[in-house]
Amino acid sequence: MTTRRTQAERRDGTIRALLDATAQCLAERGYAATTTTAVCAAAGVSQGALFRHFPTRQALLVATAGHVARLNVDAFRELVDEDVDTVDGLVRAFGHLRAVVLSPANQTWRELLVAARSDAALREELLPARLDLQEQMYAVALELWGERLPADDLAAVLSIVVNMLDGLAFSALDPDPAAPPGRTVERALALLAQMIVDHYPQEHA
Amino acid sequence: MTTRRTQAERRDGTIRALLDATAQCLAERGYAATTTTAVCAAAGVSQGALFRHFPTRQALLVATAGHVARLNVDAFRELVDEDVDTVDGLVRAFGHLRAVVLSPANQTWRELLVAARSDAALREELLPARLDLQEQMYAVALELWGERLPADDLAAVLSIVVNMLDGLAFSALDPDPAAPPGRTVERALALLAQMIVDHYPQEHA
DNA sequence: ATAAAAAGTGAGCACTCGCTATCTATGAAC
DNA sequence: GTTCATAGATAGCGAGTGCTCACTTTTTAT
Repeated sequence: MTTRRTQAERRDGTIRALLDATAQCLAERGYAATTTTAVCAAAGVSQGALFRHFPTRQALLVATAGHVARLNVDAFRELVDEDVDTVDGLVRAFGHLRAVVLSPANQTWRELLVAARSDAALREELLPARLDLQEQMYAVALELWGERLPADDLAAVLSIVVNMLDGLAFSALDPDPAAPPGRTVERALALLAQMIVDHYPQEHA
Repeated sequence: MTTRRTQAERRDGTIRALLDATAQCLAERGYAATTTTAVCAAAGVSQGALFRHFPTRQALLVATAGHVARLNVDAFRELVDEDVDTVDGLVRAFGHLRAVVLSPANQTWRELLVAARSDAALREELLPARLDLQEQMYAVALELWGERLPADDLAAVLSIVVNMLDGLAFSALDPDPAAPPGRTVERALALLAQMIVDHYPQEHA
């Protein structure tokens, strides 16, 4: 059968299984339908096991938030090596960014943010992870555009692009995250790229 | 006491009270906490009264969606008479737009959209209202920018601005909708206005 | 080998939800 | 005024929730 595992390994294994299952449930079924029963079923674990490691459902959700936030930061890092001097390069970068924003991990993250909007306790416990994520994303943006835009404009551009993609994720008519961009969205991203490149400060060598 | 009312008036009165109460509950407490009990309490009406007019909770929510969609369109219409030729005018227009997007009615609308993401039945019933709203917003945008931008760019700009503001509404750290914009957001909107005006096709008289 | 500790199980509790069945109040028709 | 259909109020049901607890299984220490 299965190999013999140390207690710590067993423990970490089920915890990870629970976190992954929670993230999956959040992305697929939404916050309200992410019941402890559903999570345990998805993780292949009993209810008792869940409540041994997480004192409450909310604790499980907060831990999951930290988990997926880390995944999201990692995904963002992969974007850095894209050429952003040309319009085409910027459009490609936006495409990747869009894929990241629509990924299941980010979908999970958004579900938690929405839930936090009407749950003060959850909101408070989620705050550190949110600030952390924001900071890390700015760092990535600095690597991407740092030499092209003044620091002030950098934060502004980041805000525009990320918030727009987030907004799209919410209001997309098609619930499938892997759906193609759609004509209007494609045009919007292209236009944004064009305008940003046009706005680059002129460098006279 | 209250004046004597006809049956139809009584009926319409409680229906309107229920719709308003539902919208308020959605905006303040979120989708899951918008229970029939809570709605009835807020409307000052009994459960029996609710289920006389709406066969199911979902029917009540769908009806509320139509209700607030109408309110939102009306709010958007008020924007039209703003000067969008100058950067300052555009920034003011964005400010108004932001106020509309963060209004309780729009918050209600967003809450329903999010819920629809993980509820196929609700999603389907909400679709007509969504398409309607989208269409009406494009019409308003046509009045605002119709003479300034080609039709293709118009839809793109609309998508950028609205989706960005929607994204902001979700990810704002402060749950208070009436909170001031915040430094980065203000810069982002200003930058966007600047870039759009720069992008206007040159008119040589 | 055996005792102790840690991890995992699943039936069950207290509670809330959407919804229904039953009853009362009220305006309309005559 | 009496009758009757409709609007609204009250009480309750069954399903499903987060969480607990007495218990079994697996790992570690002696």
